[in-house]
Amino acid sequence: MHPHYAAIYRVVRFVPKGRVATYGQIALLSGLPHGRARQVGYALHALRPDSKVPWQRVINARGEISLDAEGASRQRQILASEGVEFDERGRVDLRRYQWRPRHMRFLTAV
DNA sequence: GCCAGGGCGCTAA
DNA sequence: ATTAGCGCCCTGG
Repeated sequence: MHPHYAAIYRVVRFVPKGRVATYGQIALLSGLPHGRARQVGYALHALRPDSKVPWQRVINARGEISLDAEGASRQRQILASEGVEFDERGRVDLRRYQWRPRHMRFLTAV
């Protein structure tokens, strides 16, 4: 596996239930050069179905789910079951639900 | 709020 | 080997 992917997964695992993170945020926290947000999407897409990485907690910077209709409804259902609310336009209020880590524990957790 | 353009790495043609 | 889109984001208008 590409080392960047491992770094991405390590960070995503720390996003708690009931909160979300953005692709750009994960890229930044993962230490990718220049915050390559797009690569986070590829890393999550490459996850095995039985993975323990909470991929569903990563959404785009506008608070929207960035998947086709089928995948979006799956992701939304899981998030809703974790307590994340969506507005009538299908968006999450990031001011309310975005993960804001106080301590960067994932930096040492290998 | 919208749209366009640039940057980036991956993947399927 | 080349091209064309993308689970994106930033800046600028």
